[in-house]
Amino acid sequence: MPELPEVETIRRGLKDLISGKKIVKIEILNLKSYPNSQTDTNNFVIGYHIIDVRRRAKLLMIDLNSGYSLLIHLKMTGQLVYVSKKLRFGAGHPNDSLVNQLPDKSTRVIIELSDSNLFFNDQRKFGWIKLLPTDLLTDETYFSKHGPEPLENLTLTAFKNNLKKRLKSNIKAVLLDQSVIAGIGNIYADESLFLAKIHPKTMVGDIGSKKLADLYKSIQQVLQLSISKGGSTDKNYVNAEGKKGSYLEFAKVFRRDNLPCPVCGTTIIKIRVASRGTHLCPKCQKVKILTR
DNA sequence: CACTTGACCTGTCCGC
DNA sequence: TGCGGACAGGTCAAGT
Repeated sequence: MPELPEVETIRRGLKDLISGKKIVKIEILNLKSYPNSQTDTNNFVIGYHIIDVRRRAKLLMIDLNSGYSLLIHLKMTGQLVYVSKKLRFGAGHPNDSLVNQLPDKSTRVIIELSDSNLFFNDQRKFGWIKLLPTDLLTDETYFSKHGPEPLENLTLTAFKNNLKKRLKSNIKAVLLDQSVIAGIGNIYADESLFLAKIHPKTMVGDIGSKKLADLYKSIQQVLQLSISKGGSTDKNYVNAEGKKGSYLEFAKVFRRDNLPCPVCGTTIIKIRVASRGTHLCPKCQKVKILTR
């Protein structure tokens, strides 16, 4: 899926594109993608205006002036693509990309606005759009099981304290755990661990205080760089305008197995950690040998 | 309790 | 060209 930088990129684009607009219709092409009643949709969505687009962790919130919000999780392959009703381009035109071909076979929900459509595409059907009261979407309620935002309210002390709860787990599994820190997924876990020179299988309890500080910094650096590049496109990710992100061109290890490490030239390997494909440089990221 | 595995889906790629 | 199996950016529930 889209991880934090991809969801944040979509949020920024969408906020500009759809704020103030009215939802005129919701077309549901796959029931599981939109698990809400027709009554609630009629009462709290249709005819209402979009007043904000927010993000928490990997979730997007489209707030309406009805007191309700559309809460969206893109999971692995979800996309939210804005297409104006007026602007369509002919074949061969530079903008004759994805946006011209929608809806397609992966389109699950169409949110129709007065002058445009928002296509919720999701090849694997894991993603969803839930209709919930806006005041339920707070850290005290809906997000109580999510950890802090790594780029906002996460101090180094809090970071260390959160990791202390998982001393016996390997660090990669812990970075992927949304209740520890919100928003990191497989790409940025691998990239952060490479930058901090920590082997993904290292037990949290074996990582020293200085290394933890390195990791804290690396996470923020990697996420910020990716946001500035518009996120990572592996296969499916596109931003609100249907365009791909370029971060993967800057990735140091992710999807670079069998290529040389940009720091030492050693061949990058791919292994399995926390049952996820995991990329690392075996020289830069040594496993700590435990002496007993 | 802490941690790992399987399930949810579709599509693609690789080996035979 | 076809078929089987592994794998894909996430997260739950169920299992050990």
